[in-house]
Parts: sequence; structure tokens; C-alpha cells
Amino acid sequence: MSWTEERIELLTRLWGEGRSASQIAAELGGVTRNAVIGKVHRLKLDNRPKGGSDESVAEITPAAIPVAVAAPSPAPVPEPVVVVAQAPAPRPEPEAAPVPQRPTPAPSIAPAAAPAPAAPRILTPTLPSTPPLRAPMPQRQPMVHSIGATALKMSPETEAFEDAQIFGHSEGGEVVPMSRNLTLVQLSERTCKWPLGDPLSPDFRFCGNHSQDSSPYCKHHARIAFQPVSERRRVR
DNA sequence: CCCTGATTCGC
DNA sequence: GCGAATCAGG
Repeated sequence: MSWTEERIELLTRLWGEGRSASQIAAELGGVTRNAVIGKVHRLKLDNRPKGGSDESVAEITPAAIPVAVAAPSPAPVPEPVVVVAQAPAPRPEPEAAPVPQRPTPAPSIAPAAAPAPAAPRILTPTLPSTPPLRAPMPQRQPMVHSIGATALKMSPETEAFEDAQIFGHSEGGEVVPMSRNLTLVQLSERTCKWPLGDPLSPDFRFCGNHSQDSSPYCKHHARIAFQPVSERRRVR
């Protein structure tokens, strides 16, 4: 890959927006963050708008939300941050940071568009098999980690379910972990890759919470994705 | 650890 | 000019 005019332009723009070198590298493709940094220096694009109040990248801080650590289940599950579903993810937009790509925190998820085969130019993260609706378990179930290998389709119910959790449409004061809502390029090897919302929407995000070991999901979503199957037939 | 950006230096 | 290796910091 070479630094074509377009690529340099994109680099300049993204860098100006405060994106990290690794993110830019991921976006550009074919380059490492080192290359990006090196190029940035050569272009003398240094010092970005960082003076005074910087809020770096668009990453919502879970800590900025009224939390309530409640353990409904006897089993003390050390979840990250737990929030009583209520406020629609208040994103304290800093000052002077016109980020065109940053969609509003609109919780609205497109009415389940048909899962068109969007060209995955990057690795497509493993989608969770459509998890059946799961009511808050009063007690722990025997963990029988097994994947219900289902088709890669997102059921509207799944999205609605997630949506309800994240943005608190539950009346019963349901307590759920707060997702970090990361974009694709922000995912790393140990971030939860549970999708949130419509993959075709610019609002599409991933949970992004810390995932245990090599698990693709955080504790919370792993429990949804890997459910004990009682009546499961051998798939042969 | 994981992530940043900064610098160096052989190519 | 380029970018991997390295360094320094949060």
C-alpha cells in the first residue's frame, strides 16, 4: 500500500478528528499504526486539538452514569459496571468536536433491515446465534457452554431485547451491564463482540466490555450466547 | 497488561 | 519517503 492522495486525505481527516493511530490504520487498511504515526510526523500533522478539554475518542464512559451495584442473584457475579436501566445513554458531547461520523445516541434501531450481505472488508466478527429471550434468571443455571449453532441471522427480538437492556425499557428496574458501544475498529482480542443494533446502521456497535480470556463475549453476553441446552439433539 | 504517540534508523 | 523496532508514558 502506498500513500495515495485519498489515503493521505483520509489520514489527515481522521487524525484531525482525534482518532488514534491504530484506528486510522485499521480504517485505511494495509498499514500499521506505526506507518500511520510515521506518516503523520512526516506530514507534520502533529499536535492535534488536545489542549484543555480533550475527550479523545468517542468512547462513552460508563462511569459517567449513575450506577447501582445490585446483585439480584445469590451468586456474586463480578460484573463490570451495572446500571439500572433508565437514562438513554447520556453522551456528554464535549465542546467543539464536530465529528460527522458520530451518530447521535439515538436509541432507535432501524426496524430490522433485511440482513443484506454487506461486503465484509474486514474480518466479520462472530455473530451470536440468535439467543432466545431470556428472563432474568433467579438462579444460576448449570453452565454447559455449548453453542447453539444457528444461522447467522439477527432476530428482531434479539435487537429489541438488547435495546431494552441498554436503554432501559424495562419497568421492573432490571439491572444490566452497561456496554461500551465500540465500533468495529475499536474491538480488540479481548473485547466483547456482541453486536448491538442494526449492522447496516451507522449506529451499529459492539458491546466492547472486557471479555474473559479468549471468549468473544463479556460475561454477560457469554451467558446469553452460550446457554445450556437441555433438549439439544446431536447435530451430527 | 493493553493501549497511546514519539523517535530512530535501515531500507 | 517509508515503516518496523524501539522507547516512553497512561
